[in-house]
Amino acid sequence: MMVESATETIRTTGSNQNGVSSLSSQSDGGGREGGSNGDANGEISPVDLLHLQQQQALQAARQFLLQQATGLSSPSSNEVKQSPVQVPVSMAMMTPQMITPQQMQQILSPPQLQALLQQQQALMLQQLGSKQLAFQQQLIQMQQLQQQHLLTLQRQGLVNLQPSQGPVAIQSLQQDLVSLCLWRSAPHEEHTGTHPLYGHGECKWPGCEALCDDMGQFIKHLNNEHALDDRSTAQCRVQMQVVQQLEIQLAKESERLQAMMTHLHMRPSEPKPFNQPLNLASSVPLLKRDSDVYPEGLPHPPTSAATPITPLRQGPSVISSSSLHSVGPIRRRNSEKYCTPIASELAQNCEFYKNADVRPPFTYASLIRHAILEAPDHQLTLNEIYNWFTRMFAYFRRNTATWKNAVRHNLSLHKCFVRVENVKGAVWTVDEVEYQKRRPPKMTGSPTLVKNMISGLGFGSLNANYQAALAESSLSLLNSPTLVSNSSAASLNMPHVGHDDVSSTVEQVNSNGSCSPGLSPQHQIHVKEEPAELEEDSRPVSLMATITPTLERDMEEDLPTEELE
DNA sequence: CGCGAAATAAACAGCT
DNA sequence: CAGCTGTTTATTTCGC
Repeated sequence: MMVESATETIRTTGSNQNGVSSLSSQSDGGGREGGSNGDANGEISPVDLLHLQQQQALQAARQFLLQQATGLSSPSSNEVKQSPVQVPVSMAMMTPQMITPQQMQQILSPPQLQALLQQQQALMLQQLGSKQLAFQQQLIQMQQLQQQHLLTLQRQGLVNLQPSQGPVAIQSLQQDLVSLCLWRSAPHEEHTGTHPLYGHGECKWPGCEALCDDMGQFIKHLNNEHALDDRSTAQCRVQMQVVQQLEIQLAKESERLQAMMTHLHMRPSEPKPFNQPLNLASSVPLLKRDSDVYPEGLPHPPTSAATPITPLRQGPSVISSSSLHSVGPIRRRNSEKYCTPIASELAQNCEFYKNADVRPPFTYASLIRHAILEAPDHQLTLNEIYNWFTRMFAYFRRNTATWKNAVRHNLSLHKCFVRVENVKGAVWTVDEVEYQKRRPPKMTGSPTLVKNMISGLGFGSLNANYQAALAESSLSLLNSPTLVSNSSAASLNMPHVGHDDVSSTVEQVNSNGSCSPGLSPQHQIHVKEEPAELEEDSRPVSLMATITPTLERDMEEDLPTEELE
């Protein structure tokens, strides 16, 4: 009941479920998950920021109007000529309608909103610093905006230049327009019978929606209702801000994509992401020119459960081939092998998996374990595990019956998952020792690899391999603001890669000590019999003890770092 | 080809 | 009674 409702919420409200503002709505079961929410930490939500910014924009616009009224009302052609178009003013006119914060949330994916949040914070700081300067620019931009609007209308032969607007340097405006058209793909609007602010019989001016039967009526309406006044300029200003933010976002994501692709090209063994069925096509024109993707390149609203979404200019930075063609019902996992550490892979591709409907190349067991260890007190209810899956992976936002069954199956089947009952119900914890026993890192277990490591690779790569295996086998708190409450829990949960010499003692302590203090008394710890479990005392796992003290020290030092990921 | 691990499906019991 | 939770069994798929 709760599960389904929570899942439904996630599915229907899509993007804003994923980690930014409305996470709280899905944190149930005693609010265990609430601790990792941004809101709880006093962070400002993107929505708040947008509100703030809009207010700021309105204020700035009013100031501008005030100044304009005292002598700047007719912009001189010089000003227009000298001012390079640095800000995409045209978008204020081209964008079909005002983007409200709510809409913004729908348009932007959670990770993008997060990025936006950061950018806005940075921007606002900048603005505070150089408000005067910025204001002057805004003033100029506003004038350009007005003039351009007029020009547009004039070209359509629909209005005449109003004398009150003063002389307009058509030529320079045209130049500006050209440059704007380079920046954005919008020149066609001029010649078509449509107007970017007019569609479906209504005015698309932000917050207007006035019905207009035809273009003529719309133009009349535009001139009457959206003339140069306080309100219109304020709205323009806000729109500019919105576009600016999107621009910054776009640039940043572009840059990231570029870096990612560059990085991937350097790995000849790995396939190029865009050769794969995965839809990264939208990122290709991005590299060429922004103008071609905008506004089509805008992130789409969250998809329904039925439609896999495309990664939003993001892709796994270390995406493996398995990740790529594991779209769909293919049920293979291979990250469990060797050197694909779930922690680092997840950390690096977290945003990707959140948005792309790609099957994560991890086993259910490793995912469950990761989810549990990510929790502040290293325990989760079943429902919370479900929520983690849906939150972290777009893939798990559909076929819920299937994977939830698999999760339950795994929880029951594997000895490493320990069900602990407390007063509030049952939670699941991870017995790290059992986990390591169940699936010993192939690196330490494989004679071939061990031999290669020792003989060939040198210490650096050995250490790298070892870290990779460690990352896989160690817990990491991905995106978790709350770190492990006690370092002892970490060390307890972190046996030295399946060292059997310590496992017994650790296990003993672990079963009692892995839960954070202050929890309600636990009972009914059911001990499972792992199928075909081997007590491999003779397994060459004591490699660690035999290599070098340095390595061991490295490992121990690395563990907490891994934790912080 | 056999084996093991994992995924998937499904039956079932207990509980709320 | 429905739905969730947890357990268990069977089957399939895949990599080695």
